[in-house]
Amino acid sequence: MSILKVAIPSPLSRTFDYLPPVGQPENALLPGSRLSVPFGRGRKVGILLDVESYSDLPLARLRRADAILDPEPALPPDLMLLARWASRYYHHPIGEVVSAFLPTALRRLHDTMTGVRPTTQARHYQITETEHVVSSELLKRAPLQRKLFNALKASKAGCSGEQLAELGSSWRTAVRALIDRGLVVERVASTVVPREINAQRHGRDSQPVLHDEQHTAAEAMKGALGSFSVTLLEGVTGSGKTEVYLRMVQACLEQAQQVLVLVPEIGLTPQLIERFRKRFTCRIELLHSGTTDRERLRVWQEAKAGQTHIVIGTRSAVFTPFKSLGSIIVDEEHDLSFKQQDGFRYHARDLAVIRGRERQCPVLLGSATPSLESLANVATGRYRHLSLSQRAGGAKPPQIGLLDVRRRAMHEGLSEGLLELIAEHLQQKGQILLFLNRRGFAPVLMCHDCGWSADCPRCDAHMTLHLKSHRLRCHHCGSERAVPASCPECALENMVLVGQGTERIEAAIADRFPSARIIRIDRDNTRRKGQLESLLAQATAGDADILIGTQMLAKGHHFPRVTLVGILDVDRGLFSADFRATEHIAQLVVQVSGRAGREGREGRVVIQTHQPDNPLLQVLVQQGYPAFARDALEERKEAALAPFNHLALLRAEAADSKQPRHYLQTVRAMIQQMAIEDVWALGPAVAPMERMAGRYRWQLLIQSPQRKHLHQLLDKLRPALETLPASRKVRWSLDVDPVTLL
DNA sequence: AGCACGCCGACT
DNA sequence: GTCGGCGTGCTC
Repeated sequence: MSILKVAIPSPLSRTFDYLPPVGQPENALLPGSRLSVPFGRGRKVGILLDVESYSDLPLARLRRADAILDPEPALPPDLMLLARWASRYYHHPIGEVVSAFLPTALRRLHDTMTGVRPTTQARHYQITETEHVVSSELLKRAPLQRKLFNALKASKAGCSGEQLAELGSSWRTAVRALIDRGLVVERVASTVVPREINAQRHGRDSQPVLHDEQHTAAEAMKGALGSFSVTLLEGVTGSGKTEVYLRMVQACLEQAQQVLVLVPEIGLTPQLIERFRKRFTCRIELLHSGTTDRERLRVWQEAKAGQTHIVIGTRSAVFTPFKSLGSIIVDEEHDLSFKQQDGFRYHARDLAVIRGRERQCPVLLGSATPSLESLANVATGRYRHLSLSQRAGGAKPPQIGLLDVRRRAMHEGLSEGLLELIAEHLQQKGQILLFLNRRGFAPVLMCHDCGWSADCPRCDAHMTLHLKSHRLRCHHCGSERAVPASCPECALENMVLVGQGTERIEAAIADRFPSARIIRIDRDNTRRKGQLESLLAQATAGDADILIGTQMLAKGHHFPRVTLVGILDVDRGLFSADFRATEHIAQLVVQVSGRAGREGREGRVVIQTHQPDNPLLQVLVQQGYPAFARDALEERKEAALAPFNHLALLRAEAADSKQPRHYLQTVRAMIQQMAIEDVWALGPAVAPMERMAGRYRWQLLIQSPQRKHLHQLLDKLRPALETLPASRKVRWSLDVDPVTLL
């Protein structure tokens, strides 16, 4: 007797048992296959985990799966292993994990994609073997469904959409109804034709001569092919990390193996993609937030069939199936966007490492400012370390300095000293980049008479004034409202604007330097597709003297003419409650600094601060990132923080202000009762912004110096939370290795 | 999570 | 007299 263990997308950690579909040969039941299964009153797509011979339930209670949906398993064995690992490690329900592994098009029972051209994605319909005996009585009141059903029953191999279309123009609706009843399954006809990896791989681009360090690194990575290893490539901005990637990729392609490249945000690294496209003529596919479901499915299928050789993608691209994966590159490995911040909270960099181990292929982590986690792994010998310390082409590193702004006159957040430097560099025809991590015009609108301020009705936050739209907007929940003409409290018309945003800096700079050409780049003016690209093109082409932007501007772009970089609000990061804040500030400072002084010109970086004596800032500025990281790691060790302590964060939120705290106190008591050695629960603590989007938020930090012990606890805690009645009253989530405690 | 069933308040 | 609130239970 075969019992199918099936993962169903639902927040339940358990799996569900089914009887095999009728008429399936035993050997067709392969783990990783998608199944259509009855679930509750509906039907769902499940993934077959295992076939076993027992069930905890009486056989009479088991239902029968409708059909296997694909000719071969959607998730190959290596991804099934990765899914199981991730489910255990992140303590997240296996059903939701495998669902995250599938492209959205394959999570649905019938494809609702509109305008699918039959030439590329022909659909095929077949009766489910279970239901051959269905009486036509059942379909008495649906003549078209009956007609289609009988036609499908008559043909053993099923029918194509075109064939069904001849039976009635509204066949799509009818067939969808049949699918929902579990009488019919839809398959995407396999269009994949195996093709050898293209031998022609040299593009138009000539290969530059490598400097010594690059040569050493490239040779090391070529030698690493064929077995598992993790290498951290620490290279200062402009030192030519990409060229090392390209050499490894080439060697990998020469062995007829595929390559996965993970990047933080594809829109932000067009230059990396351009380098790949110029160098290789083989198939390169991109996966990012803008990729349509249909496109995603195509890339997924082609990578799985070995037709695509290089996949460059954001976070979720780590789940792409490959026929013969030969190496994985994670660019800007320290970037926070690799961590999923809701639902299944995985870290793509860490999953890439696990995947490399399973596939026995090398994983290359690249960054100018490696995460402290990766540096700690280097220190323990788990990761290999390669460094590129010189800038390619002999460009000089920028000169970085702190500008003490205490007791200095400030003009809209710009110190006189910085303004003078700007004037100087403008005169010398240099390009200037000003960096401020806050968009909008001013973050606070306040009444000068009574002190009333424009606050978000749903969050504990001020609303930011946006001049262009002339609206107040909350950056946390997105609420908007009109700007009041007079104070809602005292009715006087004496409103003042407090604080700076990119819009306001832009206005102030335009006022001070009327002839300068200014480009502002932030989320507000790059929302539409292509806007960012066109602004960046203008900036690189030199159609601008001053660039003003948020951290969007810090990543991966090359502005050859920039000679001065001003960092305006570093202080805000120094006061953050998050222990990782200084690490992030340092990474940002180094990255922004990397924009200055490439191509032979010496650059200057100026950091405005009220805390010129801050020891970490001092070390960063005087000795650079590696020294900063060494000190920061030492501090973390002494304070018993990550990566020396392993963390999990239990968050809870509810519309009722008291619930989350009470709930977490209950959980804390449960944890103490479980009495696992070396595991501590800290809190519950109120979230730094208690109320967000109308919900009150609290959190409980669980930590242990031993990863194993933390997992022992979570293994017990997760099922307990799922059955705890109080869990229903709050929205809770468990975050293993949280990347921010905010 | 969805989605049922089930028992108490304001309305056609 | 009903429509509908969300409390509790279940999904193989």
